[in-house]
Amino acid sequence: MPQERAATRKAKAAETRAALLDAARRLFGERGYLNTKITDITATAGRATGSFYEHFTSKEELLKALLAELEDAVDARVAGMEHPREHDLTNRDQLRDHLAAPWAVLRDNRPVAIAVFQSMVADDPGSGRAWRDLREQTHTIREHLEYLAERGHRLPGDPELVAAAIGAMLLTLNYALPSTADPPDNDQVVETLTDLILHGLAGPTARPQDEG
Amino acid sequence: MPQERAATRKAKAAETRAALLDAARRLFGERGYLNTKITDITATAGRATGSFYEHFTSKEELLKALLAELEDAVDARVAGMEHPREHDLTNRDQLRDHLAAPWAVLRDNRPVAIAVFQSMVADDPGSGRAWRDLREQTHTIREHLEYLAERGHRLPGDPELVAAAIGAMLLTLNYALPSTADPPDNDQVVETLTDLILHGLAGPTARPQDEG
DNA sequence: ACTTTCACCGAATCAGGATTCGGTGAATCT
DNA sequence: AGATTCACCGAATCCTGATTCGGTGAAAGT
Repeated sequence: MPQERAATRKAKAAETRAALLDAARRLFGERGYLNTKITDITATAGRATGSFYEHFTSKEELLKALLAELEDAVDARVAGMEHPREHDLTNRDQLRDHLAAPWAVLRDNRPVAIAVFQSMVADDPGSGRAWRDLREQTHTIREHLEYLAERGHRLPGDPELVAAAIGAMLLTLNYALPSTADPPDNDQVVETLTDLILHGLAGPTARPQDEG
Repeated sequence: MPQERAATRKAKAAETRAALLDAARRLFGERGYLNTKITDITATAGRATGSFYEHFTSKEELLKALLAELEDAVDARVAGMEHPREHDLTNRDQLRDHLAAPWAVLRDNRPVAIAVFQSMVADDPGSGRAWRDLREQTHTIREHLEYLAERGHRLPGDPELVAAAIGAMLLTLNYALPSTADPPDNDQVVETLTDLILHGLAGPTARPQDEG
């Protein structure tokens, strides 16, 4: 009778698959995608090398499986806050919410984010397809900025450039911040970034600088 | 008599070495460090594979040679603008100068910057020795920020975090911007970054946001 | 109970690229 | 001129990891 409690056969397989995914997540987060060998994953999961290919056709497919999780996370987080027309990034609370969402996704799925980042960087700089993805990631930001510009708000520069700069900052910062040693509090980081992006170094009360 | 015009033997060797460096610079800039094989370099330079090792002991050493150039460039550019005590990053002109220098170095030496960036990213995320370098790169920024904080200026957050964010932005932006297709004007970029970093999205005249 | 299936095993195999090696000939030295 | 050096050549080697393969035994099917 298949499925009394969960067919032992399938159950064990699923367990193994999960163990492999867990191991991959852990190792990707610690050493990155590039520095993680298949044998590291299987060893950490407590399986033999060959078992890996019982569950994934390649290392890349494993990455895709993790990536799917990430996309779900993004969808869940970002769903419903899509319409630029209804938001104002110069409003601190709204800006913070818009930063908090992607930042949380990046942090919660750090291993995948790292893996993706590494494969992006490993590709051709600039015009690789990978960077098209970044532009898509920053697409929402850019739409917001363009909307602001349309409304007459004076941006620091070309919306695409500004969006790219902000996106690059988030992405790389996530990578550069240690996961193990004193990982700074996420809320703290979001608050800092909010203020930095909103008002810059000068701070909210600043006015144009003049002599003396 | 060695050295009538430049011993032909040495001259040719130097020429080959230069050709290899040129090729490497070019290819690193186009495809990145990781995607450039030794054979690509030698082929581009019009030499045989083995010749490479007549001039460099390894691919990594070649990178170091290029890196040395980069460091010289940094020294040349940044020399003399070292003393945080005498500068004020909330002054737009000073901030712009401080951004312009490293940005110019990154752009002028894009291939090396890219190679370095790639090897940084290829290493362990977060706590790799490579990121210590980034922190050193952003060291000056951080000193400035700390000085500002000492003087009572209210920064958006922890100086190290802010410096890391800014450094990450510069580094990745350089990587993400295409070198070939419509490379945006450097001055333009610097102006934009200056305004973005100084005043953020809100712009110079902004005041704390309140309801509609 | 008997057969079939399939997750698992771990030792080979493969592939991509860096590095090495054994010439070769022109420049340099005597 | 004759001996020696050394940049250059390109095929062969080595290394590192991903991927494949031929068992093996317990679960699932009959």
